Amino acid sequence: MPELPEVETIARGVRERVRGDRIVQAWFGGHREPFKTPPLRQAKGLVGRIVLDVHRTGKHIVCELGAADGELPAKSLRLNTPEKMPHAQWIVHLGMTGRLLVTSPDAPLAAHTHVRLSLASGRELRFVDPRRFGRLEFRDLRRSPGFSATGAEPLTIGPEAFAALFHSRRLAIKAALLNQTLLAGVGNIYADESLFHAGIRPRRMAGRLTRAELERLRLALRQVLKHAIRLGGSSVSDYVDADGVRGFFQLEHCVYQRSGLPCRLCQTPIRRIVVAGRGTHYCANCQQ
DNA sequence: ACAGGCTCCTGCAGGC
DNA sequence: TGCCTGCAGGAGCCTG
Repeated sequence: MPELPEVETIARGVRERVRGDRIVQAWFGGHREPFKTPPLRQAKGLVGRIVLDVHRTGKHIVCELGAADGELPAKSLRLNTPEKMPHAQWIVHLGMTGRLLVTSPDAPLAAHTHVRLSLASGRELRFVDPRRFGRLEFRDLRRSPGFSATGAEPLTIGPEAFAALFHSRRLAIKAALLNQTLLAGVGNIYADESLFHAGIRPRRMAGRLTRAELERLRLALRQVLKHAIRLGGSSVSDYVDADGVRGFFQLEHCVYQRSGLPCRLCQTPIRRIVVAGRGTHYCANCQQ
């Protein structure tokens, strides 16, 4: 499932391939899901716009779009700047099984392809999502504010702010890590992996963790996420990057989906429990 | 404020 | 071999 490192990898790949390109045609499949904005409104909003940038916020991929043809007031044309100003955003959340691919137009169409955007370069940007847990949203920045995740960025948050997130919270630390309004981008894999590297049991009450433990967790989380980004993410289920290439971080997982296998540090069999409704993996010896 | 349950959806694994 | 069942899970919602 795509979490922060996977979404970051995809956003980088898509940016590399479509930045500066123009959307000339949009096709949306018939399903009502997985659209947050009605498909027709998205298609109408997207066509004619230039992709100025693509970046990640939490688990969301944000495409910054320039003005569409004929949308510019004559005055701003003379200033020669409006093309550089984002006028709209296309926000993609991949859910569990979503994929955003840059392909040639004649590449075989994957099952469950919900969106095809034809680009002026001849390429296509495709959104594929078998389980349809993904969400697509179009924002006209003249009418609504730009997208921002509710939670903090785990890669840049400092010690004070990180500790404050969990202060006096009476829920399992694992559940708190998954809460996107606290931290944006952490999902099941990296919650389990960072708790392992910090030596903290997933069921520990968030508000009862010591300052030292929280700092270990912050650093472990940051290290795990950065390492996973370097390796192109974790390919569990059917995750691939914008070119359809798998990541390699799944080979470095210490606990996630390793229940029954020996801990890489102490050989104790990894345990699997359920916390906040999610499969949770930990080493009973290394995590106290 | 938080837990727990349910919903969405499909692919896959296990049982028989 | 093939069918059936159950499970996985991000996020949003509802109820307790």
